[in-house]
Amino acid sequence: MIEIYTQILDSTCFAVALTQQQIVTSSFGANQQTVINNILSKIPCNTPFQVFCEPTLSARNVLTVLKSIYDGKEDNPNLPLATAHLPSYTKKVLKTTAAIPLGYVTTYGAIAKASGGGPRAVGNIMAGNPFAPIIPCHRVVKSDFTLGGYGGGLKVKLELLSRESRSFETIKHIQVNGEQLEAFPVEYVLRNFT
DNA sequence: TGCAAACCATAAC
DNA sequence: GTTATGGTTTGCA
Repeated sequence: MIEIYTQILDSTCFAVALTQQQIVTSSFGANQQTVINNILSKIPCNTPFQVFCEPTLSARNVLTVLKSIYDGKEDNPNLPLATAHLPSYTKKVLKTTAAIPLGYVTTYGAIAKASGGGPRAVGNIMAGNPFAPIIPCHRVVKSDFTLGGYGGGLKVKLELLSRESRSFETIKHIQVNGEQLEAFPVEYVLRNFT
């Protein structure tokens, strides 16, 4: 049984779908109905679920972490994610994306290089990211450092990145899957908007 | 700048 | 199997 919980914090709705052990999918947004629809569209079909009005204590803990990521305060929360049912390439791309540190962004192409495959395939997987904002797909932008797309809207993507600004100045190389992933200071993106 | 062609895993038929 | 579909990239005028 999958249990779905939502909570509104500072007028943004956060939601998770949980089994006893793992997070099946998560989402957030201004409109509660949209967020719930999003959650429902991503739970594996033929799986029974139930929507709860009041989050349990452990659900509230997860929702609080989502909020803190949304606020640009927390990174790499190490929550148990249910990825077993996802295609293996999808898992690889999500794992690579999760390696982007707070304060940095990378590009669809760079992720493609580090996980194999092509940039468009990466974009497709970002678009279907079941674990927003835990898997930081908002930190993935186009090769010219314009935003690209975002499920929650480009305005939200920009706001998230703004809050994650840590004024780093140098490019960082991250090891993931035995490959190198280039990460660029989030300022590379933000300076296009000033 | 702007456009066209190459690109590549998924999901849907 | 086959096709359609992008949150892309690159090259070239």
